[in-house]
Amino acid sequence: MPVRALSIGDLARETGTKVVTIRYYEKIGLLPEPARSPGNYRVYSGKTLDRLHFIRRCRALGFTLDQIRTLLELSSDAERACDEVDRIAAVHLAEVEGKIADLTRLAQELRSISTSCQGGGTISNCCIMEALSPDSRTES
Amino acid sequence: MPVRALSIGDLARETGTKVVTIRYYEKIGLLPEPARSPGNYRVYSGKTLDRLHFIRRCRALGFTLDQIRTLLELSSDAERACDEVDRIAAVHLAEVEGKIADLTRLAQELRSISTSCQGGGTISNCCIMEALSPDSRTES
DNA sequence: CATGGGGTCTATAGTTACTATAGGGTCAAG
DNA sequence: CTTGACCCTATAGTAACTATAGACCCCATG
Repeated sequence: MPVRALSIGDLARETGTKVVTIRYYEKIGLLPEPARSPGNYRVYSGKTLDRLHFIRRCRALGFTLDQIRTLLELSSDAERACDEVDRIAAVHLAEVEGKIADLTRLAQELRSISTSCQGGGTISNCCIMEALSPDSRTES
Repeated sequence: MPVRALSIGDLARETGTKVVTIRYYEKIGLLPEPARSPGNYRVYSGKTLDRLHFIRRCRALGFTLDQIRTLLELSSDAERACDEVDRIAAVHLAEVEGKIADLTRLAQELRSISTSCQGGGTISNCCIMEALSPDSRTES
């Protein structure tokens, strides 16, 4: 069975990635330089499609391109222990949980600021502006 | 009472901002160009200190520099209705809540991926790698 | 055969909010 | 008079793209 020949547009459509992004991934070495058609168009195989699918899935889960690069390197060595994969996932999960905690605190504070100001005033007596101005000393 | 003369380092210390960041804020027009000392050092007043305090507090709450720019413009007009301040804060809160929801979903998925893979294996049978590969068709 | 539209090519610059670096000047203390 | 802390400008780098310009390729229709 012949290998499917895919254009960059095909890859883009099938993975929901923009064409420019695919070229960007190539430039930074996440995707291999593909073969070219007579007219100098990029021609991809199903393998590259899979690789791109993997990258996009990881991105959707919030992994950085650097983490993905490492995961891809690891994935090429089937015999290697998967400790490091575990570790990368765990570190990432911890980061995500940290961000959630930060944002939750922040939303709390924003809510308390917002609800204190119920409409209709002017800037000079706006509770939000006041809340945003950190204890400005009233003397000059 | 004479206006306090502050160096850029003073501002940095009092607001927990890096010196380079203060210069950056000046370059993009968030802070005014200050007076200069005979030796060409920046000399600030307490007013600029307050302004920087405001900026940093907003940044800590996750407002973008563009939002902060708008808030600062609004704040100079004491008579203006504070509707737009309300709106900016509300939009920002909604964004933060959206991010929390996204990250929460993401953490959920990462946790379910991680716990499925309990140590010891190799890449070839690593559940995490499997979970990250989006339904790769098993035929080539 | 010409032309029009859609896809593709390269290369460069812009985005956000900074951070880092190089290479130098200023100032007060010892 | 030299040392060290502070300050100056200007440029480039960071993450992960996005946007733009100006050109080429390919296919179908008139």
